[in-house]
Amino acid sequence: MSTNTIQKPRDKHFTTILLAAQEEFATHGLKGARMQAIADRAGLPKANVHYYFQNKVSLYLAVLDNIIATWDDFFNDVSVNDDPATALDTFIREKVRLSFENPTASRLFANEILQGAPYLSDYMRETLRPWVNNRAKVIQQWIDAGKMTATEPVLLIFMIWATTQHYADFQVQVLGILNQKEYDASLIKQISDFTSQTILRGCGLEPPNTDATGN
Amino acid sequence: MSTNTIQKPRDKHFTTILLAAQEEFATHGLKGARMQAIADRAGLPKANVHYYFQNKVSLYLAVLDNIIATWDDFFNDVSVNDDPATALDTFIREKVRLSFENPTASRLFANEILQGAPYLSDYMRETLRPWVNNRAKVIQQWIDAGKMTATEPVLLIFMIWATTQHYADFQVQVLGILNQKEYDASLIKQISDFTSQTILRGCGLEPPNTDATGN
DNA sequence: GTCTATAAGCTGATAGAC
DNA sequence: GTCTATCAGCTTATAGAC
Repeated sequence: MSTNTIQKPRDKHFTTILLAAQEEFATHGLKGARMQAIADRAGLPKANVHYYFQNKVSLYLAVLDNIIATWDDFFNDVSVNDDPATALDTFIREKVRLSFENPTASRLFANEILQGAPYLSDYMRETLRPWVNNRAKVIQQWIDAGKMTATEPVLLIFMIWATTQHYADFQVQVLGILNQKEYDASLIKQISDFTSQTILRGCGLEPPNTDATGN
Repeated sequence: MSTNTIQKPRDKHFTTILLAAQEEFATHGLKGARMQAIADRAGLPKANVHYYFQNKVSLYLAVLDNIIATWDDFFNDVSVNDDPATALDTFIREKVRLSFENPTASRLFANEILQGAPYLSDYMRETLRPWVNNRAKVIQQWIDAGKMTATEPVLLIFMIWATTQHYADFQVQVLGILNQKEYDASLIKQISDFTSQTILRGCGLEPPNTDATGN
C-alpha cells in the first residue's frame, strides 16, 4: 500500500487548480490574473491553491508546461515521401480541431507571446525554432521534387498557425460577427474545409476530396 | 488670442500618455496594466497621468477610441465593378503594412478580444459586424459574376485578418523563429508578396505582378 | 489536507504644496 | 499644470487552528 498507490496527478485538486488557472491566465495574462479568481474558478479557498503551488509564477509555469506537454503536432512524422496535399490537409484540420477543442490553451499561448514571451523564450529557441526549420525543410523538399508550387515554407507554417488559431484566440469576435452563441459542428466543418482548400490551392495543390472521406 | 489658440490635443502630454498607455495595455491588458508603468513609459509622475485621465478604465477607453478612429480600412470603397484580384491584393498589402507600422494597436485589440471584448462588444455589434457583412456581399457578387472561385466571403475576411495581424500580435515568436532582431524591409516585402499571392491563388485569382509595380 | 484570519506589500487614486 | 506625499483598498502569501 505504500508504493503502489502513487498517483501521477498528486490529487484531483491539483488538476482542478491547473485547469482553473489555465482559464484565468488565458483570459487575463500573468499580471492580470488574480489568485482569488483562480480559487473561485476551482471552487476552493485561496489558501488551498497556495498549498499546491508555491506562488503565482510557479503556478503559471506549471500551466505552461502542462500545455506544451500536450501540444500534439500532427505534422511531426511527415517526410518527403508523403503527399504534400494529404499531409498539409491533415495538419490544417488537426490544428483547426485543436482550436475548437482546447481554445484556452491557444489563448494562454497568445497571451504569453503578446506579453513578449518572457517565460517561453527558451522553449521558442530550443524547441519551436528547430521544429519549424525542420518541417520547413520537408516542404522545401516537396517543392524541389516538383510536388508543389514554390513558396516560402516558414511563412506557410505561420499562415497555417495564424489562420487556425484565430478561431480560438478571437472566438468572441468570430462568434459576434457570425451572430452565433457558440461554434456548432457544421460551422467547424465549413471552417476546416475552407481553410484547408484555400491554403492548399494557394500552394498550387489540389485539395483532397472532403465529402467522401468525411474529414 | 482667446479663441484661436484652441488645440485639439489638449496638451502634448495628453498624446504622450495615450501612446504610453497604448503600449502598456497592448502588452498586459486592462487588468495587467499598471498606472505606474504607464507613467514611467511616458516619463511623467503617476499623478500627472491622473490629471489627464480620471481613472484606469477611462484611460483604457480613450486608447481604444483613439485606435478605432485611426483604424483605416482599405477595403471600404470596393464595389462589384472592381477587379477582385487588385482589390484583395491592395487590402492584404495594406493590412500587412499596418501590422508592421502600428503593431501596438493590433496587439491591444488582440488583448481586448482575448479578455472577452468587454469594452468592444458595442463596437463589434454596431460597426464591425455590419462592415464585414457588407464587404462579404461584394465578394459574393464577384463570385456570382464569375470573377472568382466560389468561397466563403466572411471566412476569407477572417483569414486575411488572421494572417496579416499575426505579424503584429506574434512578432516576438516570428522574430524568434526567424532568428532576427527586427523586421527589415526585405522581409516585409517577402511577407506581403507571399500572403497576397497565396490567398489570391487560394481564391482562384491570378496575383497581380508585384515586381513591376514596386508595391 | 483544508480553511479562516491576517500580515506585508502593492496599486489606484487623491490631497495639497508649488 | 506639475509633482511629492500619502491614504484606502486590493492582492499575494502565510500562519496556525482543525
